[in-house]
Amino acid sequence: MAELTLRDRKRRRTRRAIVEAAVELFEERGYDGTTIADIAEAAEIGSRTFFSYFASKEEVLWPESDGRIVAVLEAIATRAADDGPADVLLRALREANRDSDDMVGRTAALRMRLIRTVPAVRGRGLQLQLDAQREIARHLHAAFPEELDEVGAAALVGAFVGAITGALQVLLEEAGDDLDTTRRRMTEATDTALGPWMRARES
Amino acid sequence: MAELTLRDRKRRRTRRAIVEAAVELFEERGYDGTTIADIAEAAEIGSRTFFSYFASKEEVLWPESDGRIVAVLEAIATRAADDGPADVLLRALREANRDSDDMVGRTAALRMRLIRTVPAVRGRGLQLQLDAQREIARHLHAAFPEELDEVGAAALVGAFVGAITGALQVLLEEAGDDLDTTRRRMTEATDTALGPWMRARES
DNA sequence: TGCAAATCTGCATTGAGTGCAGTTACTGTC
DNA sequence: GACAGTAACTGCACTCAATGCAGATTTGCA
Repeated sequence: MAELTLRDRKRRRTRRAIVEAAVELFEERGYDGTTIADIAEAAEIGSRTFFSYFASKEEVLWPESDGRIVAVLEAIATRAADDGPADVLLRALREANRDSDDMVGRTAALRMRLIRTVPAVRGRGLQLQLDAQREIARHLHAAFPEELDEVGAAALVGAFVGAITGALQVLLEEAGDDLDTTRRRMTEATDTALGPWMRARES
Repeated sequence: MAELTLRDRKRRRTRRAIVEAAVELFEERGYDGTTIADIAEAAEIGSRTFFSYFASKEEVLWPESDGRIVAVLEAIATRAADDGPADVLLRALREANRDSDDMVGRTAALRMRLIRTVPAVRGRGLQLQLDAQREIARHLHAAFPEELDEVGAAALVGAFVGAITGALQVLLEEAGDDLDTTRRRMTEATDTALGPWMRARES
């Protein structure tokens, strides 16, 4: 059992208070219309203290550092014996996408909207994506040492993620209301785009 | 002929002076070690004037807005009759890559390095990339209306660019400072990344 | 209880970016 | 060539994110 110390519990509570205050204010006044001082005041801490919890204003939108990447790494680790790299990746990303909370919840929806509209937030989001890609590529290479060198693995992962991101970009532009429809169209589009990788597998 | 007015010529000269001063200083003291005031002083303008030429500090690293994208769009427009979407993209990206100035010249090399090391610069770069992708996807969809819907086109372009970017990320990690080496590696990376599509084409 | 470490906080500072207002330089016209 | 209109330049004051520092407070643990 964890048996958290008082210090840690307090810190955790403060952290959540900051995130909640920030989300609240961002929705109410917009990202740029909200200052660190506003957030600090709402969370009942000193302005300076904010920066001992989050390194920057954007950071508060990604309160849990890791997220979906662990699911993908797990899928790579527990792959079936006759799976090729593309198969593993495909299933992993599909699953991570299906049951991830990334589309659900207020913070997630807000984050999505801000990524589209605020440059600083988008920059941070893309950087996190790239980091995740590199990590996945590393594990994929480790899982298939003969079939994929490091560069090949990175290219493969990049192609998959790029296809999804590209599709998402257009889909989100159309303000897709229905989640299921969006998901289906995404699958359709990525299947077409990634056809060569899949066909290579079948042969 | 253009027959530029004096005003325009002067403005152009100042613009170039700013870029040159900035590049010089970035190389000498690093990006974060250089302030707008430093750049302005070196370019012999007032600090405030900098912002009437570039909207932000990053912007100075992309002095010509468009760049390589036109080449890609042209390749799409002048495609052969029996080319499929992937063929067109493949040729377009490789050509754009081969004879683009993006790897040559001091500014380009500096930009590459700063994209890797400075978050703000990377953010801006990625945003430009996404914008370019969307534009290319639009044209690709227009060129192949039945084979690709908008989402499919975006996914395909995303997959191509993602593959290249992913491969490049690993290759550039090894801190290749030499321009020729970098260029060779870039070709290498794109070949690896786009291999599956080429193989699919051959069959 | 009392000491050490972690945490919180205010204060001062730097630097990007913006709005405004006054001045200067250029353009086209009579 | 003088003139009026407009574009560009500049300094000033301001806001806000982010960082360093130092002193106060709280917590962990012997």
